[in-house]
Amino acid sequence: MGRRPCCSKDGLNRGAWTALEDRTLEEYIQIHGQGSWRNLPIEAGLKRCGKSCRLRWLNYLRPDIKRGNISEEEDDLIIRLHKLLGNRWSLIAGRLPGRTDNEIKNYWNTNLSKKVQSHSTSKWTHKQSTLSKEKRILFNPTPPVPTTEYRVVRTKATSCTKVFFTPEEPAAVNEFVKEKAPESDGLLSDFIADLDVEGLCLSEFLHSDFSDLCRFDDNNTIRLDGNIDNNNDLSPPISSDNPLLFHGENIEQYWTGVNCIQCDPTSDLQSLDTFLNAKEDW
DNA sequence: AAGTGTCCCAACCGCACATAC
DNA sequence: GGTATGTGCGGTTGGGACACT
Repeated sequence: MGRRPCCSKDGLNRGAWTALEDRTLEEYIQIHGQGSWRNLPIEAGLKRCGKSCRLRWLNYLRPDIKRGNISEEEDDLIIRLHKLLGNRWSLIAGRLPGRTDNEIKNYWNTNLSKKVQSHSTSKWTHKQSTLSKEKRILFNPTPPVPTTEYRVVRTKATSCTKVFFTPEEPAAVNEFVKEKAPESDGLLSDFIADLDVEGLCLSEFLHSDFSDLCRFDDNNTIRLDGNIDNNNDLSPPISSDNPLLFHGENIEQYWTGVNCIQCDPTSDLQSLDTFLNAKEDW
């Protein structure tokens, strides 16, 4: 049985929104609030798909949308965050108040990707050479050169939060969570969010797909023993005979230590960390 | 001025996840 | 547990605006 389309396309307006449609949607949401997007166009009297209404509201009509050109600071931040998070536009947009994921995505595709591309090759070579083998394995940014057999990177944040922790949630990790993010009350999802905001080093984990690499063994130790297939001269590879082990303090070191955030003293990650820590409302 | 090419961005599309039943 | 539904996400597209010839 196939999935029912989100709405019937028959008789619906498509393309650019008119001022009247905007006003209708705006007034409806002001009165009834957002949500129930499927029913919204019917109840509001709009000949639009619910998804279309949602998109129009989130990307254009929302009152907290910031208009105008993207500043140099924002520009710089987008580049740095993209380096950390990849194409997770909603996450990046979350760091830029008033900017939407669509706007940032467009801005990246039209401006920044070209800008970054021209600098990527030389930086990549330099950075790889300054990292230890373990860090290169763990915090391996996407290489600019495509490989023939490339690991699938899950782009959705919701997927990634499920990748790292096993359902068992070993006690060592629970303790770590409670200690590092007491306000999260030990909830892993909150902790992920906190770490993502505060430290950014977890983003390096989010950049990789650990779903089939990582597991906890009987001693609450995280084992990385999958075959990491890449072309970055990482020999010998991690294997079941030669696993990379993290236990208790090791995890903390990798997540919060200087080596994680500032793997290269001259790295721009350092300045990003400083910049982010200076913002109280992240 | 007219034709053509390029850029930019709003909107669309399909997929994945969360939740309800 | 399986299915349907609602929502959110990233990738892609279409068309208007602008630049160039």
